[in-house]
Amino acid sequence: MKILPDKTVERLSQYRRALLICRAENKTHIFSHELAGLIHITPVQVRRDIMLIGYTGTLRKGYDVHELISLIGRIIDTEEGLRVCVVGIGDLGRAIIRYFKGKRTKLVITAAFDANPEKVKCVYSGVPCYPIDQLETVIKEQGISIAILTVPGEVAATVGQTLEKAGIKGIINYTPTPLNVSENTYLGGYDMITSLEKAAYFVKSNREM
Amino acid sequence: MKILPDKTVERLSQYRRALLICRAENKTHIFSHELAGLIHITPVQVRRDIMLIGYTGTLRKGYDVHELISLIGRIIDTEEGLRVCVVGIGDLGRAIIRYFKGKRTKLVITAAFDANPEKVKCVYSGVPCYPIDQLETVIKEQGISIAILTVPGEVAATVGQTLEKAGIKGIINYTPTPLNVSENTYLGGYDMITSLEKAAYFVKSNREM
DNA sequence: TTTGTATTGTTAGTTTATTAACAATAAAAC
DNA sequence: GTTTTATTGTTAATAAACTAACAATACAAA
Repeated sequence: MKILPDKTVERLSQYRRALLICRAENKTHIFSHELAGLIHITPVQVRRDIMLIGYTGTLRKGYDVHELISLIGRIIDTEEGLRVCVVGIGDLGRAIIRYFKGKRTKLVITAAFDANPEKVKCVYSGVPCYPIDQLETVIKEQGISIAILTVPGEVAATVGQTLEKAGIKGIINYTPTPLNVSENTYLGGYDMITSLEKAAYFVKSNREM
Repeated sequence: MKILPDKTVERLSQYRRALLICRAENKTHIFSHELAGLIHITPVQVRRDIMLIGYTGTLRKGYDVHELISLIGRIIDTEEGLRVCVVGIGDLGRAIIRYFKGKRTKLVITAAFDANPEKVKCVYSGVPCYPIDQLETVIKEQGISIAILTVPGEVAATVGQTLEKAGIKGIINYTPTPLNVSENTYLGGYDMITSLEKAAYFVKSNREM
């Protein structure tokens, strides 16, 4: 299949979550406008996304919940699953590990890293923490392909480089430091300060009108 | 000034952060390609954004760092500042509070809320925690206009409604539950599960090529 | 059976965001 | 003093994302 648009992939993830809830409620079929309502977008967008993944529902009956869940799984997940690590065990790193605990079976956090020797001894929500200088070894040994970066901004750039050297294929950067990675490494991320300032700007602008 | 594009606002926040570092290093002027390099975008985009905010640099000398910082401030910040609260004191809520501690003077987290009576007694990084049923009172009393939502997904929708009723003007939703708010309330947010699944999809796609 | 209705799938249009192109010009080089 | 160069500001072109429009059709109602 051709590569899907960025935003469509995001929504597929959301569709699946909503569909899993539907399935738990023994709902077997769902209309585009129902699914749209669950995540507050338009029915057209749902239909268009579903068209892009090549699925087709039945007229006047909607989409088969089971089939759609399993198709999205085949698109997003890999057969054997992917391993993920968290680099930097501050409040945020811990929050993420706990949050994911048992949530997604095809994406498992199998290792954490920190520079602080105190933390290295610990196991966080079942995830063992290794010293950061073993990054490369552990990543290669365990075949980890995605890293979640929650280290302090000052060291983010260097750690990012190490991660690439270790063969990581995707980095999610939660530090305020912009990273640059090579062509074939996926780079995602989120900056909480920027997002708050953005909110402030639009709140301010709304107020002035 | 006309309302700025979404993405431009985001970048302005990033420009300012980069510029503050430049100022700390006693750099007085900066070229578009230098600023672009710092956050890994193109010089054209920098120039275009700066054009949109109506600033103009000097040819062959670049932009005045001080002036640009202060202009971005006048655009994003409000004179008197805005107050922010964090709703839900789990690992993530604590992480956010600590993270912002003293970072931005014009945006201050002044209150936290939680349902757990144990947490209500506490002060987190200088921010007092109130019981969640005092949401409306405290928000109005303190004139809080932005809320950061880190409660469990199951209660997100109800808390969101209460926030609007309390007069909140912007919500940043860190729960996986989609929120719907009225027209004139700003809604931002981020979903860590979706972003990880998205990373997985692109890592997978890259590998297949 | 025929007509009407609800819903999908898809194409065309619109908006938003990014990138390319280039005129204008101040400073530097000669 | 003239030419070259580096850099800005802006317009035009392209790409990505979203929205509207509507043909096709299965089912329900008459």
